[in-house]
Amino acid sequence: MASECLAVRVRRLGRVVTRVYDAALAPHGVTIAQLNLLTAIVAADGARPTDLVRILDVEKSTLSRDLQRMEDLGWIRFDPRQSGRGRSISLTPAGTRLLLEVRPAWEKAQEAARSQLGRGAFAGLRKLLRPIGR
Amino acid sequence: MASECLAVRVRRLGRVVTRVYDAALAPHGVTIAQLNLLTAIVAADGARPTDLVRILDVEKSTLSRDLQRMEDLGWIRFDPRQSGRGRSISLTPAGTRLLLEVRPAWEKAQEAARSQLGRGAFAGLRKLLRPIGR
DNA sequence: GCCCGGTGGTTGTAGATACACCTATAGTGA
DNA sequence: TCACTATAGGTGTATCTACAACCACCGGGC
Repeated sequence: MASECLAVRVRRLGRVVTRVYDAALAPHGVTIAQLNLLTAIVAADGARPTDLVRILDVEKSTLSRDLQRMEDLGWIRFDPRQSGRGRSISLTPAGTRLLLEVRPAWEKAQEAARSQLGRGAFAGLRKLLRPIGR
Repeated sequence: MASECLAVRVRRLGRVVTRVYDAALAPHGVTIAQLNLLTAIVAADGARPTDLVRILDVEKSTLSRDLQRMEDLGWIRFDPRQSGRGRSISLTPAGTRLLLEVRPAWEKAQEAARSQLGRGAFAGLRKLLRPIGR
């Protein structure tokens, strides 16, 4: 069972990859999960939490607490919307600064992952995973 | 950044896949992480926690608490070793029973994952991930 | 016999994740 | 206008995960 199970492999890969990125980002006091969230907020300009739930395929309760933490850290801000429900999320100046500042560390992590997994596997994974996730 | 980052894709895939398996296994009161651990214990007969750390690429503190929970649930047991340090882990009768009992649910999850990701991606992932993880 | 270093394992703390359930409210239809 | 519903979001609780720091103890060297 262990050798056939997709979840076993995916989850193990997740642990390994997460460790690589978190280690590289640690000096900046940010995790790869948080960095992911920050970039998603920038990419989906003016998005509400509910939009991020869809985009990132994450549970709303998870997102709620992750955003809470990042607001406490001063990286993001909630803005009321002109029309419609909910609140838009945007980066504070500190959040924007952080994003620029960690870029080299992220590149180092990307390179570390590439060399640890092997270039072929890295490229294959990226290609395979592009359209995945519902 | 978001579109190039391997970690973003791997982690997202992990969330999706974990949800599929956990949903299928939930009626049996077991998670895919626990099932993974149980099968690893069976596969690596007489293994100690420290061996599982290596095999599963998981932090020893994580493993310590996961094993604790499973002992509390009555699925595993710690046995003293004849020689050398540490304790061997083995399944209790209840643990063995559980493993047999959840097999159909696991197969259903495997099939659900296959259909949700697409057959090509599923097979590609399994092949790519076989040797990965150090 | 005794110290001491490495190994096996736990605890403190914290983040990421999810499910079930709850609250508030924007829209909607009568 | 007003009641109702569906949506946005938060809380309670639990698991999985990791890092740092700690404890216990076996073996070796002296």
